[in-house]
Amino acid sequence: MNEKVTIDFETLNSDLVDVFNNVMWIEEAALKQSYFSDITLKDMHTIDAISMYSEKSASQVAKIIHLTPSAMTTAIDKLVEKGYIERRRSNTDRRVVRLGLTHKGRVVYRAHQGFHRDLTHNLLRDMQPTEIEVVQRAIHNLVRYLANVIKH
Amino acid sequence: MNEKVTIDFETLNSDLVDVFNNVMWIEEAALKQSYFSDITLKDMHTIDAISMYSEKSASQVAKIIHLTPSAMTTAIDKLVEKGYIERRRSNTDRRVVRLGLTHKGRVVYRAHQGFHRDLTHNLLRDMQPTEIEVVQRAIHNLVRYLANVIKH
DNA sequence: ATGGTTTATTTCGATAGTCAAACTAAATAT
DNA sequence: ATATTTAGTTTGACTATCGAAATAAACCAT
Repeated sequence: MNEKVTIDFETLNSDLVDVFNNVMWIEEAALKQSYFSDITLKDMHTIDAISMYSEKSASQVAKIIHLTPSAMTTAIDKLVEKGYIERRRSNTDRRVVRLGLTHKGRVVYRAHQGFHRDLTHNLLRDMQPTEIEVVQRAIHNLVRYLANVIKH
Repeated sequence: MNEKVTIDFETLNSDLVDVFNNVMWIEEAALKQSYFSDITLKDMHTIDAISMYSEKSASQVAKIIHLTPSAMTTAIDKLVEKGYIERRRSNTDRRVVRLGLTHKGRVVYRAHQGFHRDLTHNLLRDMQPTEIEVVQRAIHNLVRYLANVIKH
């Protein structure tokens, strides 16, 4: 005898809306309560885009987080002043600014990664290996769909 | 013989991060290209919080979208001026402002719901009923986890 | 009923984030 | 050499947000 399977699109939809509407805010609030209360979630995303070992240029980072170059400049100024990131002029092309995380920057970066890992762990709570595979497939569907939306 | 099931936590995690980082921005960009280019995503969330049949007060809406009362007032001003929402003073308590969507407001509200429905449909692309049930469970895990984080 | 307190919203002043346009400096092409 | 392109910065205007003070209505205890 089969278990009854309830498919409730509306519930799932509203759960999903709920997650999207709340994640950002929770992330922001968590940050404010933490040891790193001097940066906003947007700052965090800048740090995240620079990431650990990359040495990306200012304009590359700007593109990733969808900021204009001018806004990027002031965002960098602020994070440099607070000691999270470093500006290094490239040796090979002295127009470009290479960005790197300071020690402090690497610490928040890892903390933030921890937050996301918690999210993933909780998404998978009480799931069997085969079920985990299903969830992975679903999320990856979403990634591809969004990637598709981006290129018109 | 079993299919090999690959469990790759890191891939799922980075997919999830990808989704969170991009959804908001895509939503914002979609709005800007649409017929309703005169409102931002935050405005959209205000409209969403007011929603169809509720008649919520200004402070209730402020709480939902995590805005201070003063910021709420100016947000409402703007949306009233643009013709998306209406201010109605309550009859039973003349201090409270009841908010409602205008016709135009209801139109964007439905369009926005459509966006979220597309997201949900794409999350579930090519899923069997039993698999859909798994995805529902996973997302609901996340909702509960986030709800839990909110209350400390 | 009246005075004091609480509640809901608004107004005001200050601050921060954003963009577009103009600008500087460096690299590349003609 | 000179012009063009590219990377980043500066500037000025605009918008969103907050906190504090103001307003106004409702509630409550006498």
